[in-house]
Amino acid sequence: MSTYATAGATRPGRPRVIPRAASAAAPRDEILDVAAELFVNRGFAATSTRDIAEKVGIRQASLYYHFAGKPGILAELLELSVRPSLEKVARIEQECPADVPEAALYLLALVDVETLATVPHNIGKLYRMPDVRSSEVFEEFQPALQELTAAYGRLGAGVVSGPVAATVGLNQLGGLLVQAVEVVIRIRSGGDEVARVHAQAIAATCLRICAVREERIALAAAAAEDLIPLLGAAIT
Amino acid sequence: MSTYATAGATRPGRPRVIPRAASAAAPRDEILDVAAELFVNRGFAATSTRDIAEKVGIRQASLYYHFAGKPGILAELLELSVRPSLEKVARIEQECPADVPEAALYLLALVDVETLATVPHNIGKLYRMPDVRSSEVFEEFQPALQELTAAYGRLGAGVVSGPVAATVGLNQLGGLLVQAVEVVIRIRSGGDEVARVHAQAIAATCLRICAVREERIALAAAAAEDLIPLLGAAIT
DNA sequence: ATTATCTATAGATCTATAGATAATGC
DNA sequence: ATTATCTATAGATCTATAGATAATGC
Repeated sequence: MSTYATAGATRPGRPRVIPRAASAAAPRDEILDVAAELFVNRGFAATSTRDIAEKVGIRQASLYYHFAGKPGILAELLELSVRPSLEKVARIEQECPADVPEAALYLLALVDVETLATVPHNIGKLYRMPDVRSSEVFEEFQPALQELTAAYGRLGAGVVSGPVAATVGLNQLGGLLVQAVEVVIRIRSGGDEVARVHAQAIAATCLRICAVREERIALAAAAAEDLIPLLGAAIT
Repeated sequence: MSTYATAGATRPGRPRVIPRAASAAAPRDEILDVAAELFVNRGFAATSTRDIAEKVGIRQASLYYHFAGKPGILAELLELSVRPSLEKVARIEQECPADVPEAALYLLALVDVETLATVPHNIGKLYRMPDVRSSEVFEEFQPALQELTAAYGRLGAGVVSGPVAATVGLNQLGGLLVQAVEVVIRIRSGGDEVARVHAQAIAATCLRICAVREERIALAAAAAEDLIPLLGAAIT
């Protein structure tokens, strides 16, 4: 039994000047969480490395042991907001039954809503912030975003019907679908919990954007539900 | 006939190191325009006074002759985005025919859409930027915003019908209506011109939010059209 | 005389590195 | 020995002021 009740779990490394809480996560994750909150609520450029360190309870210089400065932290946060969805794309395409191709798009939307809904501090908002968009980090993040957009475009193209196919290009379709899914960000901004029905409504919206008929949407929804366990992700 | 073809209109004051274009607006307005563009596209905190000065074609220090630094410029831009609407509120309330109170809200929405649609570089976006929202300047700007919200709430309360009146409070109603009008900002972001029909659709939306019936909306629209000339503002 | 700029610069951040230090782990 | 922190600080901005200067206007 330690004399110091609030001392953190004992770990290697010089102790902090302000001791860690016993409950604290790994230092890297503490930093990511605090940075996410500050970037989203005060802005990326408006947040200094000192602001982040102070809120974590470490010295400004100590950040650099874990990250390559503010850009490094931003890069990781952006990654966090797409990696879980991207990682599941391949399996979704593999496992989707050939007779209900609509299920793949429906499921991708479901998974992606889940990602954006559970990511800390609604960091999807970062995409819309001009200081983030004009950063070098965001440029390096483009390929990941484009990979996700391309997946939406591909799955969308597989189910899109006549009138829409004629009007919108494949790349443009991906953009529309990504956009549709990003309403989650607004729902979270409004302070609402993102519920199951939201996710389902958004996924159905994606199919409607592709002019899929309502009976097919119902089929896709049912098929997608069956596939969820295969992804090993608990969907809310 | 001057030797220097591109020399600006001849004015008092030491000439700029980079001469002004003959067509240039007043220095104050040049600065506001450039700052608006940079604040919206790169972010407020991410834009330095040097960035602004450079783009205007003057020295960084020269900004301070016209403005109290970045905060001063931001304050002026925010003002610009509400003052024209605010100035017209009183006259709208005066001139609105007593038998069609719906026309007042319709007209306010029309006027406010016009303001946000014509303001330079879509500066309505500033409202959503976290670095702006958490600035002192934005705090000082709250009263103006609240005055506008209150006007919406007042005019809305004058026409709202049973079911809605029971559910939403007066202040909340103002917020809903302001929010509805701010879709203009998104329309402009999407690259679309804000057309007459947009303004009319938004104004009608405001009445629908108050549960005004469709026949009354048509009446209000007609009455509002008649009042436009009294405001001395050319509405697009 | 007034106006609108300029140059120069002090002082306040802010970022990022070097090197020391205090833990644990073997 | 390794890990995670610390202290100290150099160098790069960035803001904002003081004072000089080059126009116009009377």
